[in-house]
Amino acid sequence: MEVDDLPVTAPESVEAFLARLTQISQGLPRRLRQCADHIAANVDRIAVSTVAELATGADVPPSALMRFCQIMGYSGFSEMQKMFREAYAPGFPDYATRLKNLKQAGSGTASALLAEFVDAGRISLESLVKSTDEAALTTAVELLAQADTLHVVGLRRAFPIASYLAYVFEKMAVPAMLHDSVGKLDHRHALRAGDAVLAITFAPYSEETIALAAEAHGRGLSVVALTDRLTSPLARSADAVLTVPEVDFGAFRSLSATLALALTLAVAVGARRDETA
Amino acid sequence: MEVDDLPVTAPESVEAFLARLTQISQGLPRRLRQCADHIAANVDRIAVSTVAELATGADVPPSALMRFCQIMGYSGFSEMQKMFREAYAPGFPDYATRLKNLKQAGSGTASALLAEFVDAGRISLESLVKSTDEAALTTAVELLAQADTLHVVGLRRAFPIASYLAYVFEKMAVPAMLHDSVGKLDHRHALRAGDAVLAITFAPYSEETIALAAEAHGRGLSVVALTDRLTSPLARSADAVLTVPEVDFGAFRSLSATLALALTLAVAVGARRDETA
DNA sequence: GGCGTTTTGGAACATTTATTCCAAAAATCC
DNA sequence: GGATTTTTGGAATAAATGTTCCAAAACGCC
Repeated sequence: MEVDDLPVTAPESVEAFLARLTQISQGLPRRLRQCADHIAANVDRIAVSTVAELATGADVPPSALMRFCQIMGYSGFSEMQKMFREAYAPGFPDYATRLKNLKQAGSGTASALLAEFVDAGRISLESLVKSTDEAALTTAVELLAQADTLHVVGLRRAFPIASYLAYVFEKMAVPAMLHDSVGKLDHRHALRAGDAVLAITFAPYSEETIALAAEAHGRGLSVVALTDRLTSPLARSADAVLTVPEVDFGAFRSLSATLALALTLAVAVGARRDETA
Repeated sequence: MEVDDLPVTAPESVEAFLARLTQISQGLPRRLRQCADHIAANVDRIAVSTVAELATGADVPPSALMRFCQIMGYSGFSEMQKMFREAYAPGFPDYATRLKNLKQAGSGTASALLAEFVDAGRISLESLVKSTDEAALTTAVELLAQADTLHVVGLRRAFPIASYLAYVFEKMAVPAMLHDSVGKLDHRHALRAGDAVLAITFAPYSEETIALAAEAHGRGLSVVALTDRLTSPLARSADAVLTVPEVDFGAFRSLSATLALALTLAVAVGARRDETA
């Protein structure tokens, strides 16, 4: 069989790959057919396998598999694998590019800026949907629903979230207290047995929030953390950690995803409390 | 840092991995912390990345990443990657599929709620771009950029927006004052000639906000309104009216679009002030 | 500010993995 | 059944990737 039977361009998507696979699969000699079959049955493992592994699985020598890749239109296995690795790529973590876009837009009109922020928000929301830890979310709802008074704490950039949560809890008649640092007052003595803390902070993490969470944790209260990464210092003292993959531009974080998650939490807690009341 | 701080057994599941990650992540030196953060934020890419790629992403040399793997309890990167490759479930489905799955999780569950809020947010963002009055936005930026001190007022559900604006203005060194009603104090005497008011309110409109806007307007200050409809009572005393078509889900609005518009306004004003300074 | 300790970067090295090539085997055709 | 073409396997080679190690820098502690 000639490698260049057709004017070949390498498939650039999983769909195109599959299409070409079915197109060529009849009329293939024995060993190559074995490759095709095994690959077809294990498309989702291509990204994480080596030539040797796939070849063994297909019960052919590595060289046969190489030939197969070439027949598919790629220069070799590496090129083919690259396509699969990129195809499963998550939507956004192209941090650098986005930042550049925003900077360029910053010098433009307000409308251009708006478009950027809207886009950042949309991407954050999509990525939130893809990455939410459902188990952690359920645990968090459960913990907060069982508690007496909820203590919501979040300062600086997290304060808008905290204040919205306080507002929503109030609307739903869930006893909640918003901890701010007005007058540098410290409200930690307000924590009582049976209460729970909902702490929100993002890098650079604010001391006060972490301290309050730690205090509560030390005293045996439930602590739910809403933060940006699992490695956040908040994770230390939390019984449930919810992370939000927000696209972050220094001070200019869109907060869309964070708000959506916070709101979900609040409403779910409210509903859960009604059920069990 | 010693590699064998603890009697280490290499995590054999993604959960165990994440648990250990949070356990060790504080008290890590700078480079290793960078590794931890980047890894935590890209867990789903470990299976399909090389040491070099991950190291570049974390902005550390490859050797630092190797050390990180060892601290996590593995003999090296290969062993760690092996675990992820075995656990590899072919990437999350795309956004649309995942969203559908979440919704089907059953109404009432937190996941289903999340899907709804995300959806509401996305729709709001989309319609924001379509419906924004560019002229009004430009005027608003102009007015706020020329003013001395900015007075940001927004209560109840608008308060999160107002507080975030105050935060962003502060970060950009734009003189701004957040009007809350702590202690029922009224700050209207803080308004001085040359200042401008940025008032935010949604139905049901809050008296205080409208009153402050009216007062400012009466005294000849510029007033920018961020509200839900052109017929809002705020419109009467405003020199520029920005409206946000936010979609509600249940009784609560996601605020995504409102935040995006607010952020745009703030950043545009900050940039404009720098230019003309 | 010197001294021991920890952390870091990168070059050298080792290992794994991909790829090529060609002679042997099988298939096809006359 | 022999000549010609296609297919195959594996050994040899090339490329890439992972890993170690050590000197230099940074840090923390008297």
